[in-house]
Amino acid sequence: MLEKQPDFPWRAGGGSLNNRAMLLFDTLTRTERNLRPMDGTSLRFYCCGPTVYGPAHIGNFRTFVLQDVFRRTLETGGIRTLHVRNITDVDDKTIRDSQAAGKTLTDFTRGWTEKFHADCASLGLLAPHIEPGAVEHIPQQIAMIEALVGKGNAYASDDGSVYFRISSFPGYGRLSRLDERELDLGKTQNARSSSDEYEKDSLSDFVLWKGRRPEDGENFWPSPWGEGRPGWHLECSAMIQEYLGDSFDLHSGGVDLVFPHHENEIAQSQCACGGHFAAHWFHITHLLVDGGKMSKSLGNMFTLADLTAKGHTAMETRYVLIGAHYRKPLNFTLDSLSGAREALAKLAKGARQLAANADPDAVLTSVGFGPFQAAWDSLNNDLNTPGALGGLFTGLREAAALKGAEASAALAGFNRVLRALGLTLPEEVSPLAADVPDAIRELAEGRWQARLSKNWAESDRLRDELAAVGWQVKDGKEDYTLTPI
RNA sequence: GGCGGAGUAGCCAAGUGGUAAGGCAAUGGUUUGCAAAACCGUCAUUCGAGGGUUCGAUUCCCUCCUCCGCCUCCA
Repeated sequence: MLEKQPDFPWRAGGGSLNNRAMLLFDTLTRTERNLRPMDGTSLRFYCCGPTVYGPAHIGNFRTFVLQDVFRRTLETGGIRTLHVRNITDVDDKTIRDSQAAGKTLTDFTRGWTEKFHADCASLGLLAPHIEPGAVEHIPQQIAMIEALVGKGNAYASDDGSVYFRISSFPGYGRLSRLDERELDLGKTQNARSSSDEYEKDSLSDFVLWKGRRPEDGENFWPSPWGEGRPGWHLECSAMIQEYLGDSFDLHSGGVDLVFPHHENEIAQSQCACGGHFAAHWFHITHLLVDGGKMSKSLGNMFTLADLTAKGHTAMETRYVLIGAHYRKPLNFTLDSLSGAREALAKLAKGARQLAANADPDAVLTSVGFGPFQAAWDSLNNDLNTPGALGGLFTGLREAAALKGAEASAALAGFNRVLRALGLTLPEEVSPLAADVPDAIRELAEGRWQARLSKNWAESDRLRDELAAVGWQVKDGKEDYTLTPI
């Protein structure tokens, strides 16, 4: 929490959009704290990215979407960001599944990375400024392990693996409150579970470098401890060191990463690099599906492609994902997805009405949020996205009476909040647009003519026929529109 | 078992020590040849259950019930 507010020269002239800093809950201190760039220039943050061994599911995307809203809110408020999100392209699962697919690890992970990027684009996620991959940063990882070994925080075992010695780092467990969790870390010298395939001094010590094993196939790299591959926790620490240094503003991920992943990152990075590592921890809670855990066996593990196949757009999915506060479980249902379509249409309509009342010349010069101030405040108050959505609807109701410059200012505020939420609204369906098939157009035109001549039977028949092939007709006074169902 | 989180109308979901945002669905009316769409309305005396503190609690405290996450390289 910096006392002095840095001067942000890139802010819109004439006033600050953001008259108070963004307040965000911090997992480590369990308090809401103001966010200010520690270097006074840009807010630098790291997000744990996907492991690219299959399509990401909507639970993964809840995290990425919320991180995107976080970044957009900062930027809308005039704060520059530096967003780093990694790609985990080497681990047990990527190796196992690439072999099953008969592909090289590189080819395999590249395919899933491309799929991930496509999904991100559909969901309106801003690309991170830097997106490092684990494999291309193995030298940095080896260097960090060497530093840890040199300082006595890590040790090599007989099989060529290297482990972090938890007992060497007194701060271990602060993030996840290990001391309150009855875990006897570091004193199980002989207790070694059968699944513990590598040799380590303490059951709780975690691996930094994994010695080469036959099932790794071609996937190994040389190191001072022999051939092998990096451990998962270390990948992130090394890439953070490379791009953000010893100390940076914020680290984010899903709640499941608090322990052990983020706990281990802290231990590795603070021991190897000094510095305080992340100043703020931002964790997003899991989503539930139909009130329970998402799982393949229950058939409720949805990917974006699954939802698209059911006729839902990515933007509708995004709307649902930001429909609950990030620290509460979100109960995802297909019904709520259908509701999102109506809600987005309602926002789009409100925006069109506001634009119709606005003075176009005033839009460019207006600053602030007008009737949408409450929505903006919600976003800056611990990223309350559902509160912001509610504020959009109530703001629209207030703004309906505005004309000219006032409507313009309101529209600008609306658009700022919308941009922060990362929502794009559906275009009004053009009645006889080019993408309406000729056959459909003929049916609709035939119905309209029948209707004009009061041939209700024929008109209704054609209406049913259109509905059967997926088109809904909406009649106006002098014309009609078509909407794909 | 330990730690953390959640239970708010049919569904999704904000919020507050002072009497419950918003969206979807539903429903009444206007309109319509009938629908749809559109427009104007209605829709939680109540916030898992029971105690306690308080002038007053859904909001604070205690107990209980239910659900979820982590404690195994899952966002």
